Amino acid sequence: MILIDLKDSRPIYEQVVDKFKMLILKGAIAPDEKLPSVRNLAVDLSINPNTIQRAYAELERQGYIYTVKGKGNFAADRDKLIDGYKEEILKQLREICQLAISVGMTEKEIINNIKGGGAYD
Amino acid sequence: MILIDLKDSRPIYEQVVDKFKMLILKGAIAPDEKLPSVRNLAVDLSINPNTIQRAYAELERQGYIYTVKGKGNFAADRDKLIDGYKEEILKQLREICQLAISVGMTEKEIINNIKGGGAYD
Amino acid sequence: MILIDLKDSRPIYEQVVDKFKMLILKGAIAPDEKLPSVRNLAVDLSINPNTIQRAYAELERQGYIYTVKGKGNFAADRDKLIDGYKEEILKQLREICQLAISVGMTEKEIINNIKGGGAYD
Amino acid sequence: MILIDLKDSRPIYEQVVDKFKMLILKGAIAPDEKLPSVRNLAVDLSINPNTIQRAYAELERQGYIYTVKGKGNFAADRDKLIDGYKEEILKQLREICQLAISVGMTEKEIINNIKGGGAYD
DNA sequence: GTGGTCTAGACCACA
DNA sequence: GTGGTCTAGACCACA
Repeated sequence: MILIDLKDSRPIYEQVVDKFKMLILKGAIAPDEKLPSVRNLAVDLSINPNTIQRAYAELERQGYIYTVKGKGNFAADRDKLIDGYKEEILKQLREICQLAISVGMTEKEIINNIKGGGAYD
Repeated sequence: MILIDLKDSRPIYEQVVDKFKMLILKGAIAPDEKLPSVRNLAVDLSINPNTIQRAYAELERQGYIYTVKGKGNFAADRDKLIDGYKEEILKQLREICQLAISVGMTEKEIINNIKGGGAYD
Repeated sequence: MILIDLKDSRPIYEQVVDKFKMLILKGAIAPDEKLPSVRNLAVDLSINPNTIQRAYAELERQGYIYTVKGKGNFAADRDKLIDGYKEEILKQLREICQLAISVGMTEKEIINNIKGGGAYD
Repeated sequence: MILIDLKDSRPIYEQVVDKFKMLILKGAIAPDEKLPSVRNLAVDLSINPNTIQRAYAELERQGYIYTVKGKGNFAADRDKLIDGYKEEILKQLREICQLAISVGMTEKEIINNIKGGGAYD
């Protein structure tokens, strides 16, 4: 379900966070579905349980999961997450477009690149 | 010319690097124009000279400036930099569009957002 | 494992970089094998940790090692490194041969020297 | 006669030294021919006279030129220089070959590369 | 324990 | 004056 790349420069906990975000956003983990327990996942990935703990805490802080003490961690409501996520993506998109404009690219160039540039692989 | 945000989580040297990249790409620092000396900038920003030194070394490694020992640091040729930079921007643009698609946004939505979204401020 | 020559005009961090490059290329440090920690090596060589840190950062930038935060530094894949390295060696070889030709040495002289000159110690 | 590349990372005096070495070795400056005066060359290259002075001192130290006080600097005997230079080149050649061998290249590979690899452009 | 960043301050090479 | 290297020592993030 999840693979960690030790050669990735990002810290391990961050990789775990991002993987779960994607799984939840894409619906691979359904709303209210239980995530693996901290201990089990730690064993599966050969990772320190503290690291998983930290990743789950971060996911909860960002609203992607909720914790029920004594029961485990569960995926949050996908629809609400996606709304927030779309906003985030659009913000980043606008920032990059501003950069593109500032080095002299035209609106047309940018849009053509989006359309033809393998953006839908 | 440059402002450092101590509350920013990114390291100081990285902020300095990014600020100068922008100034050079936008032409605010002309090709072959001298950058502030390591010591002067360190005083101006109330930052340790070592940190500025590191930022300048990184800028040189990435080709944004060149160093003449005993003389100072100078902005590289803008046109060459921009070519490489455009490629980088387009790559990031494609990545973000893939993300957008993966959460169910349509090509039309994305393009409309670029057009109307204040991308041309 | 590593010896630093303080009389060498090259900076210490560069000597450390070159030594580790050789150890990794020759297989003396196996792929994914852990390098000494920054602090341990600093103590062993009686060198400031910052200097080791810089050497390791450079090795990572050049692809010879990868860093896992909180765990340590590990040797990269030897085979991939050697491919790039061979190219580098051949380039240097050609440069030197050009020099040799330019002061009047013949192809035969050069090759004889390679063969007999202790190149295979 | 001589061009300085400010974007070259080597110090200016070293570039001057190398340029004159080549000119003398190739015979472009004949034995006992006078080199430009420190002041003239400094003006021609828009360089600090101290830097030229240092380059000439280094050339004298290495035996490429000799100084006659009140008269100027003159190229040394080419034949003697070339002998020493050949030795130097051969030494470097052997070192590189050892490197090549140590990463698994064969004698044949090396020689083929010298022959065919554009070494005589 | 391990690496990453930063300050303070020194000394050297180069122009 | 200018950049480059290094030491000493601190504090933080990560595992």
